[in-house]
Amino acid sequence: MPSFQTTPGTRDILPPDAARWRGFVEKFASVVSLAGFQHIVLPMFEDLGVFQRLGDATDVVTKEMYDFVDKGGRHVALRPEQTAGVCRSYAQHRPTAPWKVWYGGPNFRYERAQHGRYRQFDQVGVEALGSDDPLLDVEVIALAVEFFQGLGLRNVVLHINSLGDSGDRSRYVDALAQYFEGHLAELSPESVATLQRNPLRVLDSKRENEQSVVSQAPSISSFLSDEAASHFAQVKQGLDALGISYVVNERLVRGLDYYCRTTFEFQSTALESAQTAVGGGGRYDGLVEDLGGPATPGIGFAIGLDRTLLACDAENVFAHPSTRADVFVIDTTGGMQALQLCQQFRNVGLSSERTYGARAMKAQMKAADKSGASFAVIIGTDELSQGVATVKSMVDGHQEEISLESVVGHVAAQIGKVIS
RNA sequence: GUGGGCGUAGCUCAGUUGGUUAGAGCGUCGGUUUGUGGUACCGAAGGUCGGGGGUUCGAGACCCCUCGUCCACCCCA
Repeated sequence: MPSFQTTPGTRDILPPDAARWRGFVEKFASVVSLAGFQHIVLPMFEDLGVFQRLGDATDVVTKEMYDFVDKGGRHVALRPEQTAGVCRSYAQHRPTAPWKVWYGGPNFRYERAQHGRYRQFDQVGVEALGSDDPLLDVEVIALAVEFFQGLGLRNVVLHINSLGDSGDRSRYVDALAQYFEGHLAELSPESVATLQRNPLRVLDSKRENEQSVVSQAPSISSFLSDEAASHFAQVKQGLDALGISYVVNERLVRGLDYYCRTTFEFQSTALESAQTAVGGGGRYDGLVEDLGGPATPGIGFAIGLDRTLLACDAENVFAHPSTRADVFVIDTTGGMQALQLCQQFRNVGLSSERTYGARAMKAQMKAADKSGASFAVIIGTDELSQGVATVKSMVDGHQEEISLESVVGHVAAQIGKVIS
């Protein structure tokens, strides 16, 4: 007898959590819509090559890709994130710039699951293509800040950095490699291996015993070109002008190779676990061109649903939405009355529930109580023979008989009073 | 991928140095006479003790393998 459960790193989002997820995405949509970002829906899998542009030195590409060959012999992969897909879409359809879009949905990375880290994980995010204005960077960052605040989060810290242009970046990587080569003895074997692949990533190490060698590494700031430095300065001025607080973190190197100039990350200080980054993003001025499109600057961010909701739990904000029913119909005459009355209540916009099967009056009352309904409408044999229904307030217990024809209107009026 | 912790009812967990028909709380369902909820009381259903092999007269407890899960590294959201 086979029994199944979800595959590692995946899980069911059950009620009432799923409703909270939906509320999360709706809130995000409303925040970014005010800034002119429009919804885009992308394929969940694409040609593997699209994602390889994320950088062949990144773990996301080298070991976490969910890739496979389809029946037509195409080598495709489940998307590990959505920025590459947006850029591919831009290159394919050539919309007029600036193109400002938002998205939500699942991404896939093959890695060991952990608190706040899953193989299938949801993100919401925005991308703005077609402008390298530093004030666009500011606006994009401000949207994320706005959203976190809107959820009620207070303990989210914004870290920003600039990785400069590609020339700055490669000169910095060389200097970094040279520095670490001179301190190999102080590095862990893992970091030595990382150094071979991507010297920037060594800065990410969380190992206690190499923190000092990492903290004394050269900083990116002294390698920035005049243009990149000026861009970064304007971003900071813009953030200051909006009153957005931030920490300049010169060790902030993000995991995807396409980033240049502005990069940022949001860290929750309310989370105890190792996964404290609730969102992050940056500028990727070369990505659209890499994907075969015209040279197009771009910037965006993604926010992780799971982690952000964990942060909400930790801060006790953004509670689950209410699932209270308006009316509960109790029918001890067989259920046909409940069937019809529930329908009538729903037709006037009231949520109505009932029990199924021939349950005792008491059992139905208990169910009514559990549903949180403000009113119970009771039809027993007495009511049925007189053509009335008993309307009972579940709040104060008061009840009265109302004719069957006017019971829906009566209850609707009563609930209207309660709401106003 | 590496290392460690943990897998007993739907959920949270007890199960003494291996020893009769595996327990509790919560939840679910039913009842406490005549048709009425939150409390209380009574009762019921529900478990191949993750799976497989082994040791033993006897294994939920011990050993091995395996799967799952959690945590850390790694990486990132």
